[in-house]
Amino acid sequence: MRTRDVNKENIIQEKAIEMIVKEGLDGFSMQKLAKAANVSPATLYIYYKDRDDLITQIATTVSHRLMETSLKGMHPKMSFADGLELQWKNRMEFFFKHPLDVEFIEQIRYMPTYDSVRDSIRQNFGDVLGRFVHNAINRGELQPLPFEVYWSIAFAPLYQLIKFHAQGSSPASEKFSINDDIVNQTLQLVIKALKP
Amino acid sequence: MRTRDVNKENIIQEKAIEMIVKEGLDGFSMQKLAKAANVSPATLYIYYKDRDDLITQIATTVSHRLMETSLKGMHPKMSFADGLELQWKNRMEFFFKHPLDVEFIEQIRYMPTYDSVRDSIRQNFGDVLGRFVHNAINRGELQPLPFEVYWSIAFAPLYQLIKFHAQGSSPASEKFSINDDIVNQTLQLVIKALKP
DNA sequence: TTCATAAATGAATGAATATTCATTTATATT
DNA sequence: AATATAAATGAATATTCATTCATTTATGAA
Repeated sequence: MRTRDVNKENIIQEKAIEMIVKEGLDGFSMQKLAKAANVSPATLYIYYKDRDDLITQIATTVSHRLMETSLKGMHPKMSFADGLELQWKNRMEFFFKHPLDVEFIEQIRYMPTYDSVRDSIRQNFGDVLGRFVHNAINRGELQPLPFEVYWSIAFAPLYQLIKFHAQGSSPASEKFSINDDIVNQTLQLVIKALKP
Repeated sequence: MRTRDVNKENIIQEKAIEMIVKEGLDGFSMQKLAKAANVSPATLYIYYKDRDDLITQIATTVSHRLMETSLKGMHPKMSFADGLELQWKNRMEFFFKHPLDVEFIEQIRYMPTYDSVRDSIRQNFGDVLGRFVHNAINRGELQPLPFEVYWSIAFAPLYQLIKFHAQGSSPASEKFSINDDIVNQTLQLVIKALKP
């Protein structure tokens, strides 16, 4: 039998992300994607059940890549400050290497479509993070907090920084630059906030 | 001459927000909106130049309403803790009164479409907030921080809490409840982080 | 080389899309 | 009451959309 062209699959993913970041999910269509990827529209339906499945599958793939990078070098027994800093650093590294991927995720993160992606992340990576937090609390390095409070303080600021950066292209707004200083300064404030 | 039906304009806005929250910008169309608002599609083009203008205009209106509520009772000379708490409370009040409006804004907040809305907010409300922050720094109640760092710590956590709440309907995920306790606890951590 | 099979295609379908336009309707002014 | 004017309309247009299908193509196994 004829073999699947792996390269073709990658191009489809890449172009889809590019298009969605540039024009939004709104202006994204299967035919435009097919043209951009030099592929017949019908080919897309070999790889993906339908439009929705295409978006969900790509989002899941990218999210998993992001989470894997984010947890690189993490041990559940690390000190809280070290572990949080490592996660921030890892996420920033991913962001600088794959800015489009991150913008793509941020774009669909608040849509109904993303629900299943979130569940998949929780299933695959929830354990390590849960143990890390648990240990930090036991050692008195982290306040015991409801999950929502913890996450809102620990990661929402990082994502806000990333968004500032992504919005830097707006014409009338001043440009924001995310550099290591900005990120570190914010991280230190976050660690300070979470210390018991 | 025939007078414009103000009620009609409100219904159009309301239905548009409802539809976009429920189906996303993606599944939103002028014809569906016209039907939902009991109006001819052509009527929409009396009020709005085109689809994009409709979305931008409604987003601007809602954002301004949110900002006005958020600044209710604010004096630039307030203590930082009081001022920040007031803004959080005001925003939460708006959120509980108009949850759809907030979800609508969150939905388009990260799209290219929103750039002009952001600029309009800055033009109309940037001054009061700027003076408030300036005074707080002068009195030593707030660290002098780059704007990105300040905003990431001061407000990103609140918006994350709101998003958690909005996502509570996801079937496989646990439900999150935002109550006053959660919000207050987070706010106290934020104030602690920002204190010199 | 032959065969079986999944990959890949291009063209086609019907539904839905944004927008326009000639016409009608309501009202404020005269 | 008559008029002028902007609001409001419904039908129409051309375009774009997601998806399908009969057909062709490439390749691993025989």
